[in-house]
Amino acid sequence: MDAARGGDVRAEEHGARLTLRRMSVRVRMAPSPTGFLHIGGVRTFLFNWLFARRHGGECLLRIENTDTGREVAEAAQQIQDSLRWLGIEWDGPVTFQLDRLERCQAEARRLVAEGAAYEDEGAIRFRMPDEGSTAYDDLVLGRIEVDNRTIEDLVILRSDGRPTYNFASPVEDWLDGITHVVRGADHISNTPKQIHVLRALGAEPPQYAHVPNINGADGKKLSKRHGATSLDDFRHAGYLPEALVNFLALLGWSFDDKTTIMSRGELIERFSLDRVQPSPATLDYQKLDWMNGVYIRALPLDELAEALVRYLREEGYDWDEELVRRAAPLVQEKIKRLGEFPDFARFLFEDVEPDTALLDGSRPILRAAAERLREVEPFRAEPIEQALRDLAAELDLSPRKAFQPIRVAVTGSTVSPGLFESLELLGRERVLERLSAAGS
RNA sequence: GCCCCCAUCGACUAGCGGCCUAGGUCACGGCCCUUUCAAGGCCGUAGCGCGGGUUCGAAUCCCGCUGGGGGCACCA
Repeated sequence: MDAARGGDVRAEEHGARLTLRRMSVRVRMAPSPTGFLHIGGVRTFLFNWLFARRHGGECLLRIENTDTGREVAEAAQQIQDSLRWLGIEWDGPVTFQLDRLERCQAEARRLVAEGAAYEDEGAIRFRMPDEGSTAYDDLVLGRIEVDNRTIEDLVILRSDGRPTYNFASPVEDWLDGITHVVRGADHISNTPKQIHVLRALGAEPPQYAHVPNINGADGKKLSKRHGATSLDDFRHAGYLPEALVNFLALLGWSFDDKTTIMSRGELIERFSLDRVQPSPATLDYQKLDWMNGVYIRALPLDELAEALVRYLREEGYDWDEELVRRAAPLVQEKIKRLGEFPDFARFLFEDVEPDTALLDGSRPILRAAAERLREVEPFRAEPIEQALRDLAAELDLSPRKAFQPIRVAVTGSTVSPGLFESLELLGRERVLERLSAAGS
């Protein structure tokens, strides 16, 4: 009965669409050109990308602009840089909503001619059915049904001739042959509108999948005050793309009850929309840190070294890159983010000013250590360790007691990489300088 | 106000009627290891929002409530 009503997408029609399912998958990522990719949006893009790759389909990148500002080009560039950094590649050229301006206008005129839309004070408004209901089967949420009386006639073309989002977006989905629209849950209420537009256009609506939003720790929408929220924030903090991808994939999706660490390839192989959680998730920075640490520790040393060099270069450090590379093994098990490197290893690159209060009463050990270290040959971690352990034993000091003052004197901190490796890297000359400075 | 969506440990989640005295990961606590910090090993604390149904049996199905989120633009 109500299946016969104008705007309905009912079960039988859905069945007809099932036969089209074998078509290859084509999805799109559709950021606004604000320049900064929000981490929630990035997660949605990731799902699109994983879904497309999983099914051997295509993933398009469409910038949803409606304005012609110059900043759009820059923002678009920045978005592409960010996605490349993450390792999410799109297929085909980047497109802009603006490119379809004339086509949208023509389609709007056509809808008016066909009676599906009408002029209203210079704008063009789409006529929504005023009885019956609209339903669709969301790939994540299941069946969603809305009473048509709650949907108002929609402006599709502004009086200045520009299409609105709810018109341009479905038109482009249609023109681009999009088979699956995977987007944020904030679009749920737009979907019935777009389905009506599409049907009036004579197009078969794609499948829809609404993925939950990401909230901050307080359960509210993620915003600046929650810390890092743009992809660039995470990049600056020193997260590895692989770790971020793994972590983000697990926000709202899971493979099974046990698997946590998954490579890009494994994610692609295993991803499916029907295992996407319908409920919103909260970003847990601590777990992200942990996971990033896992990836840092798993990195071959030369790759970690290069990652550090690249990161420090990007962040504007002018530290000796060869020394940075040599420091990589000392920090691999100590840092969770590349951004922790500077504080942790600063003593290798800059002078230190130890807190004298921490060195109270340790003059003798510092002097004795300097004496021994003057002789150690070669000045390498192992002989250094042997010499200092011998010294501690002779002074009847526990290693803990004996080494901590040396650490403070040489690294300027009570927390540092392994002491002996640090001394080696610093070099005899600077070690002796710092020991005598602190011991006098 | 109206419409829609959501609801398992603090967080991410497994669970799709009996395998659950609810499993895993992070975090947290304890112990071990130990030159600091980490890393690692072992152990542990902690959860099905509430109320009704359905059923021999409910975290799982249905209804209501409560709570949270999103939307109701000539924004996207």
